[in-house]
Amino acid sequence: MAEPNRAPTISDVAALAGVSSATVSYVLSGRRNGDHRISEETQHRVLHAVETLGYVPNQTARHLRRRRTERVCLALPHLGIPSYDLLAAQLDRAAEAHGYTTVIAVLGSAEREQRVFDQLRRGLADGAIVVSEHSLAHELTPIVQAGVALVTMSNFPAPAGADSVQTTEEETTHEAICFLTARGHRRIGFIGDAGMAASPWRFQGYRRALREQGIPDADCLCTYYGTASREQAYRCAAQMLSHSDRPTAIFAATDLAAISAIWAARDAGLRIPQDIAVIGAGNIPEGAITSPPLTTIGPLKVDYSPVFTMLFSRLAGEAPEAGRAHVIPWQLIERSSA
Amino acid sequence: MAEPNRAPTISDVAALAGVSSATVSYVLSGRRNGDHRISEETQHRVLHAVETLGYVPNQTARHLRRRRTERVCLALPHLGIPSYDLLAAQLDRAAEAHGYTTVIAVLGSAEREQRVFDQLRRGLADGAIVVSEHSLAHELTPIVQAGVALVTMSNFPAPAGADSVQTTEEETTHEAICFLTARGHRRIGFIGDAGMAASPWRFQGYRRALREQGIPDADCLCTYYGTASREQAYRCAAQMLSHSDRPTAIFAATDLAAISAIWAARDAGLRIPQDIAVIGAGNIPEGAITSPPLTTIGPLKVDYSPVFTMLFSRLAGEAPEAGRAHVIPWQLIERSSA
DNA sequence: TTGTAAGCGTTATCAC
DNA sequence: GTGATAACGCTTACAA
Repeated sequence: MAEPNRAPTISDVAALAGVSSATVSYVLSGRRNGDHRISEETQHRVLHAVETLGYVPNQTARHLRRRRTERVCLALPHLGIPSYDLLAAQLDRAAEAHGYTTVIAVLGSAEREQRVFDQLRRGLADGAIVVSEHSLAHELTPIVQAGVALVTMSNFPAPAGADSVQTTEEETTHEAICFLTARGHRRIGFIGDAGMAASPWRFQGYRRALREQGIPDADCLCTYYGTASREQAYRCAAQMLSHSDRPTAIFAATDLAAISAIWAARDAGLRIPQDIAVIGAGNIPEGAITSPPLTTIGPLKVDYSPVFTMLFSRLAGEAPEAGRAHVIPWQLIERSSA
Repeated sequence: MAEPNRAPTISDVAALAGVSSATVSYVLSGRRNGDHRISEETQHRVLHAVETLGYVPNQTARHLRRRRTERVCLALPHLGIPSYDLLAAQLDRAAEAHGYTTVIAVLGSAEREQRVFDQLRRGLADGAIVVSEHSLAHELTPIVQAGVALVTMSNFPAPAGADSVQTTEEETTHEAICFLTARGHRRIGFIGDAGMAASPWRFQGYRRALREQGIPDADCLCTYYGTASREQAYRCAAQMLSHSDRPTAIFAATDLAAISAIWAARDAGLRIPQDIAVIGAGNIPEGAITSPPLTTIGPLKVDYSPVFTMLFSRLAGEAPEAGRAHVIPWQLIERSSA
């Protein structure tokens, strides 16, 4: 007791063990190989001192000295998006395997986004995966210049020196809409995100398909926007379906919204897909248990390992100066809701 | 161009501006008050140098020197739980107001949990909110001892020196079950989390109520466990409802599971609440849009500010040595599903 | 096999 | 008003 009130440092350990701080450092970092073999006995003394003092190395000092934080950051637009939750879990595992810790930062609003980017530039982590659906090349450039290994998950171009992961979602949305028009649908609603956080490419694919089919350009009766939350999407869909000239099909920019639309339709006494066809996007597992099962677009199997490979190879300095790009193919996954 | 390849430091700025690094530091940290007034002209020179060099202060060095990271960490059992998403968003705002950055860490499995706690002990953040539903006092003690300001959100006891936020969920679950038995229900199912991540107290309240009513102790036909995912909970409920001696009411340990149960019931052609009553827990907004609206237990309005007050007052050194406790009262929120 | 000592990039305490 | 100059706690050549 009567502690000096301050956490013990490596010198305290060294003093107690009667060795130099270098020796303590060697013992603790397990430098048994190479030219630094510490005798068994010294090791014991050091370890004992560590134990009695309750010493735990100060990461900040280590990071300063080694000039790296051994952390990676996952920057997400929001929480509560199933695919990103999965991404986070997978990243955590991959990072661990590479000796990194994962932290998650929520971008949220524009200001918060700036704050997160600022942190990143100032050394919050050695590398980052930034998920976003608006153009960020400009904001991200300083981060790359600060030497942070960066991978963006976005169909917008990545800043120079960063890798990028893209999807074919624009094309696949187009395909999904054509699937609907081929079945005679002419009034096709679109439910997207108010902030377009998840939907710009999907909206574009939707519009392009309609235009190509000569269908009046996304008239306002057909296109509604809600936010990413289930409640809002539900209300959105319910309102859309209550109109006298309601659409015969709905394309929702996220599966969450599509599922909400299914409920709204069921609650309105509409049959799916006879009265209203629904297609979602993202291919989340939950789509398999809706009634009817959700037709959607998305990656067939969700495996983000190529993303991690990019990140960690870049962290290892094995990445080309110029950014690489990886494309995750999406496809129409036909179940019964359309 | 021809950059020295390494990020500019404060000395580079000082050199370019023809001042000392101390001056740069003063200018940058805006020490206009007290005894450190820097002349307008010097300020301009410094700022200009900062600009041309693209200097950004190294946080790690700052943290080492100031002996704090100016970060708080939110440790969550999983992602994808609506209430925690909200907690995260609120914390982010509160932290910003106090000059802290927020990082989120996912506890997940036992090993990952240990790794996160280790990081915390080694200085990942100055303070942390740890959300968990198993007993952690033992694992958290070293973190407190390392000087981290800690608030646990758990009905299990917090380690000495940490604050704790609890709920009345055990009692309120008890109340919910009594609500059901008062309406004549004798076969009441329970859908909980496989890992009991969210449900030990709720399960306990459920059991206690049954026992008190002299209802045969949670026989296995009535009690099923799934994980926190909607799909699993759906299957769980569907299976429970397919039995010939199916329950007449279901208490789900989370609203997510309760909502899945509602679907499962509807898909099975059962009327709610006539054929099967459903009560959830958590009071997530989505419960308002189910058909029928979900009867649930939970906090009436979700405002975590008392939690943040505890955290930041502790960070400011204004907290009592001994831990404080805050109780969030839960109540039965009667809608139409039971 | 172990010790010495020079940093890593800041901030803060003194002087001047 | 501004500048030297110690720390902060650790890692790692290089010596011994």
